[in-house]
Amino acid sequence: MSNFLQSLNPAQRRAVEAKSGPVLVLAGPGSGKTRVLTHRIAYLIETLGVDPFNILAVTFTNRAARELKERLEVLLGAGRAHALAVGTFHSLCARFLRRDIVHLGRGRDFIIYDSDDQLRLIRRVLNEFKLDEKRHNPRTILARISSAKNELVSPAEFARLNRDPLDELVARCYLRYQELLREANALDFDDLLVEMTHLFSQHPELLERYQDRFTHLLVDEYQDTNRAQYTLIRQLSARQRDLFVVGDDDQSIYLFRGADVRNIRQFEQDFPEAQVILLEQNYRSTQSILDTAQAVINAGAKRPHHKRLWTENGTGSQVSLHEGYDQDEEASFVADEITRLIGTGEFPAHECAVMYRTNAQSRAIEEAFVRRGLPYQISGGTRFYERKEVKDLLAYLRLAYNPFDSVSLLRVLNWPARGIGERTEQELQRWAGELGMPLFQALRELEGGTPHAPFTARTSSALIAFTQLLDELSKSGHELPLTTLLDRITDRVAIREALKREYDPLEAEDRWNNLLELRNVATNYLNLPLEAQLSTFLEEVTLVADVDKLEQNSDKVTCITLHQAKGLEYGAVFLVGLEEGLLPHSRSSDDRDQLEEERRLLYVGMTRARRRLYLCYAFKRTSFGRANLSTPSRFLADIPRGLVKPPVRRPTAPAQSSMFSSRSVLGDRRSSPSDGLPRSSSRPRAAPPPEAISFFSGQRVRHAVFGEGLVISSKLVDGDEEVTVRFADRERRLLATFARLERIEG
DNA sequence: CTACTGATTTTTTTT
DNA sequence: AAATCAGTAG
Repeated sequence: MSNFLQSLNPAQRRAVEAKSGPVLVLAGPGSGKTRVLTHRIAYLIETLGVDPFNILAVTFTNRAARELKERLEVLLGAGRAHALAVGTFHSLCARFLRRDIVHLGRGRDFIIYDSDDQLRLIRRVLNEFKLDEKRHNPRTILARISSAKNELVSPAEFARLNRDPLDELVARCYLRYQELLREANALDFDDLLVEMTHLFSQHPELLERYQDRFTHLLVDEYQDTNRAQYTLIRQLSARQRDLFVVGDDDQSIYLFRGADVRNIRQFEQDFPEAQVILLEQNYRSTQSILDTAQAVINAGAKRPHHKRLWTENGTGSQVSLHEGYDQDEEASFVADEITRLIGTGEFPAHECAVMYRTNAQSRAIEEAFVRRGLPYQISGGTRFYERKEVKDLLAYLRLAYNPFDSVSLLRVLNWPARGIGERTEQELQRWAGELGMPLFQALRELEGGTPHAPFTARTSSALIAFTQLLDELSKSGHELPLTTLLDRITDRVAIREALKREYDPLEAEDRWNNLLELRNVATNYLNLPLEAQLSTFLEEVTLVADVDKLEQNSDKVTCITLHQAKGLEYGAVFLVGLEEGLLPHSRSSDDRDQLEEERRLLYVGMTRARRRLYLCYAFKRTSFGRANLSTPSRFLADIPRGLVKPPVRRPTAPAQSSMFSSRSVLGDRRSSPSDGLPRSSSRPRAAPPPEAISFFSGQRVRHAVFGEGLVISSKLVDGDEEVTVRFADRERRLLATFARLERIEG
């Protein structure tokens, strides 16, 4: 038996050496799940003699894929696992489709649309249908379409299943949206999965080929798979059934993206012969951290697989709770404390992380770090590849690859300005729609001198010049090295000059530097064969996530959203903004399942910490330029008193002494069940000061005219309380003194 | 067609 | 507080 198994504990070892067949590893946080996964692969190769070429491993991020490969190299020796297929569902599907999508009657040179492209396309659809964006939020429609796709519901099925007026509209948009995607030879994120399942179901012989090749299938973060991914797993493992999945239903935090916890909870029903292995020993955190995290997760809804985590790491320091006066003071505390931790040598900067619910929260943190000269790295926010100038240049690049990409075409039709205004743009779209042609093809008609084009001579010549530019680019697209192509575009389109024209010198320089950075990234692709450079570059640019780019040992503090933090670990973790409305987020507080997910999100955050955990909230928070008083997160109330070091009272914050009086760390403020919605009666803010809010998110209220509604948020505006309430039709903002809202109990 | 200005809106979370 | 939008003047 190979010696690399020596280091595993019995449960891990049982998982790694499990006999071929469906295996479900339920792994608590820090239980060595990644280790089990890598060792399992190593075991397959080394001990069972499986050819790496026959193994498919699906990870949740590209970063995890990279790390998996690196660990395998360490275990097996460099190059041994080279033929292994590792990646996210999306990148693997992109790779497979690049080769086999022709079986679906589509070209290999498809473009992948990101969320920004998707939004532009759906706007075009709404525009085509003469629908007002104000009345029909494009994002909402897109979200409906996306979840339909994640459940593998086609436009036709969607129309059949959903008959109410709103859904009828969505159905129409969905159908047209798909038509336009196809016309542009583009796939959106969801399509990568959907088309792959189509490929398999429509071409059994092809599926067989994949089944023959991938005799061993491993899936990480199984709790976050959606219907489409589940279907792919079922399809691929249908014959061999050597399926090895690893996950933790307590860490399921991607419901909003279509993740379906049932996939993990029903694994044993799906595969009756499945072996289930629980990993409950935690190697990451101290007992204090583990107890605190478990107090939060166990206060939630019952789960079928209840794990009891334990550790031999010792008690460690108590978890700290900190109340800041506002977000700036909260950030200052974090920055000071991290400075102290680095100063005492307890942790280097890269062992410290700040985690928050929304990207917007990073700003205050960032400012505090900048003021102190603390080095940091932020993942998320405005991403590099989403910056306007970067996307503009990428649009040209995409057009060089595939000129039918209409979203990119419209994006640069008049950038830099070339005298093609909005009017012309509309007319071009209308005309192309009438001809039933992609925009580029319509432009070619025009270039060819069709007599029926609806443009004046002047507009025509501007359009024809643009068409010639595209022709030129798409010709060079397939025959030039990537950087040469980029330079050619930049010169030909005079991008630098355009930037100088549009922005003041400093900003123009900034944006130009971003483009140089993009060119710099492109140089990494020059060693690929010429025909693969452009496609690989475009694909990776769209599929690479921010979290993939975090540096590991950079000696910088990491600032990251709770979602992205999944799978990572740090010596010291600061969770900030643990307040009602933020965690749980106000958009999640009216739905039981979503509320549970918020709880798990906190659990995920807490269990990232190895030795020190800080839970922070602010007394007052400014959002949208307005200050509101905040309430500590209801989840904090689930932590028994004694587990956590109570906050040091801040002189600036008004006394709320009643809050820390009994069983929970926040005192016994609530009588409602811990996983239920807070009830108005259970929030005795004993003697509300004249300036205090009396409505809280989650409350049900009645209004004389609008009827029943749900409080989304409440804040003080010029001494009056402004309550945002979601009524049956829409959200409304009401002034409490004026609207006379009536609270409804239960 | 572009460029300016005041008004309005924006924040979940992500491959 | 910042970004985007709508309307208008040039």
